[in-house]
Amino acid sequence: MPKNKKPAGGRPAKNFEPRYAAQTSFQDRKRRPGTEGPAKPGSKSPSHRGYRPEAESTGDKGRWNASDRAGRTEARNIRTSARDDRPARSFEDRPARSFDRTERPARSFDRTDRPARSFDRTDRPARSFDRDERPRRDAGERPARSFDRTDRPARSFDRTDRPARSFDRTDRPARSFDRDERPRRDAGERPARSFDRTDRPARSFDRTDRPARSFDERPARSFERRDDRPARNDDRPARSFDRTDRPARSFDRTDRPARSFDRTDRPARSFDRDDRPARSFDDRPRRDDRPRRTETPNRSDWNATPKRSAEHDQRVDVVHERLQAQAVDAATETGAGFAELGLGDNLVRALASLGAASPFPIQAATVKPILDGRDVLARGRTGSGKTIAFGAPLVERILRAQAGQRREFGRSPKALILAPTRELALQIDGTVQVLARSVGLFTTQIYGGVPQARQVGALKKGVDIVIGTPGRIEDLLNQGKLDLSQVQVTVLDEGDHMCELGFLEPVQRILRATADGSQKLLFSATLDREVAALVDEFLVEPAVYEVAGEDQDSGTIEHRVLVIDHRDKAEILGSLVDRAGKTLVFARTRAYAEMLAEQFDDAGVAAVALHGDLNQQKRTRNLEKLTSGRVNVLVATDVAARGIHVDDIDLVIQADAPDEYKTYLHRSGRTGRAGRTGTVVTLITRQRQRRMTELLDRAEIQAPFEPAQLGDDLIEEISGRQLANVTA
DNA sequence: AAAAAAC
Repeated sequence: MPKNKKPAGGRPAKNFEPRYAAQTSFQDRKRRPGTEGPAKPGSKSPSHRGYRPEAESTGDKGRWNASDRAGRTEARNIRTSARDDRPARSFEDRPARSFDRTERPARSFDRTDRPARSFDRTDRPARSFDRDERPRRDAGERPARSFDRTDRPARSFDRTDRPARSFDRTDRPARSFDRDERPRRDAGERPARSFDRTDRPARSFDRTDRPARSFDERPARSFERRDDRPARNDDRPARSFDRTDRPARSFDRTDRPARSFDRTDRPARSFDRDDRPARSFDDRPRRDDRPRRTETPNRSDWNATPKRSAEHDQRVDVVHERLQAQAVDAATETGAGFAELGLGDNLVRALASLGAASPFPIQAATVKPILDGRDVLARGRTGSGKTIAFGAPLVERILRAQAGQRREFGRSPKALILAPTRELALQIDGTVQVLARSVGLFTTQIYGGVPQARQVGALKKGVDIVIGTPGRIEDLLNQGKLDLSQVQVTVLDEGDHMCELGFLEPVQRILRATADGSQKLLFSATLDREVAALVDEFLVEPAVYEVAGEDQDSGTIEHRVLVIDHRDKAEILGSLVDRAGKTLVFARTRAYAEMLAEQFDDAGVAAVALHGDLNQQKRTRNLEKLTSGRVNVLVATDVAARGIHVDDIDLVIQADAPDEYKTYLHRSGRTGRAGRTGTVVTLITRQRQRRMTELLDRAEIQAPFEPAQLGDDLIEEISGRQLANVTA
């Protein structure tokens, strides 16, 4: 039903816009310079069920959709070979065009086809497969699907009924549907997996010989770990070296199992607390023995944020597991300009063109050690300028390393920047590319969701800096199309996130493909001991930085918590987003994000969604809509929680409270960037107050809890609507 | 438990 409404309602306006938004600025910057050439005849609409015209277009669709169907595979092969030919002409033009073709026609069809759009949403979870089946069920089954969304159980029944889907199952290991069906095949594996999570470190060992271990040795593993390691160390020169040098770390390892249990199991922490103080003291004295760290007292080492009581200090250590950091005094460091820090003239000019005339504190802190070739861990609060803090010295360093050398055709990349989401990778490239170009270096983006051809083409021509997400990078690595052996500097942006469950192992494999002993940099607003998994293996004597007095709570963000009745939630949200400024709404699930966007849209507040169920084109486009101000409301999952920078977001609404304090910090950090002000509102029910209090406590955020009901002035005040009305 | 990340 809602779908019927949408087509008639707010949708139209939305759909028209994409035409003009055809390409995103980020993508354009990179490879499209000469290629704006729009659709050619024979365009297709890959992402919309109704239209799947010519055979040509079918090929492209296959690209975007499932690579699983036999027919598709054929088409893809044809297309692939075609692509292989293209590079000879121009890498840039071809892929871009085919991409455009795919997109644009689709849009125009969209408009004609309102229902189509909403179907997309409905179909998303099962995307690739749905498309294949669309012709058949489109007409009849749509409504059913919309119910499915709301009603997951219904879906699972569908699947059971459809033989085709059971094949799908095989194809989509990651699909949410799998869960329903896992019991059958995973019965044996499942329990094992959950153990895996608990014993994360064990996984890395599994890698070497997964099949055997993952099934048999789970419980024992955590104990074996320590026994295993020495053996492994023998295999890895770098590692064993590290360990010998770092007593503190080997202690960490011993502690690790406990740590990972903590994550899974909070209560366990209270037990650890008894241990931890001891640990941290063990660690710190040792670390202080190192030259760099003797300079700073223990306490400020750990945490530059002022913590008064020793008891509080201890708690902070435990809860945050913060890394030992060298506090950088902003006052003393900011005296120097970028040039004084060692960056070349061109680079300094490029920085100025980006609006970075003089270094922010975190930048002042990290440029020198990075230029010196040190491994660096850096924590700077959200919006503090971390991208430039690693981007500028990275470019300078690569430049110096290549001084006097020709840039050969087909050269392998010398630097790698990894990000957890495609949008963030794009954004980082937006900054780093400007810096790189200013000194004649080239960057390329390597991320999923788009055809490989253009990326591979760029690599063939030769690039200096690769920026991307782990999945596609590893993919191209395995295909032999990406050579990381010459990589001298690797950056993990959102480094702590890159150490989490789904990321750690791919990231480790990628890092192992970089040059032995090459420089590694980890940046995040919430860098904690979780990164030990990577630090232990890949970093040598890392310098650890954070900026004194620059903790998250010292920022320019006002935090508020509204305690509401669950039944009022939708309306309160609708009221909050009905405002003048840019608003970012976070939802816990893709489906809810989608639903809220539709709700707002239907209510007359133009809104778009951003989540992993959208194709990359729409993701990029929807984010760009907020950036450009074409819409003021973006409803996103945590895909947008980290790193994404949009100017002027002055209100962040958490429709669902986050589960983790880190998530809270990152989400709220989408506002109040670079010294601007912003408000973060979190909606919770009464039952959630306690959990929320604990979370805010961990985040070290002060936020009043305010009961709110429909129509309260409070809501008007937060949305700023009164002000907006006056202005209007 | 969800989300993200390859095809």
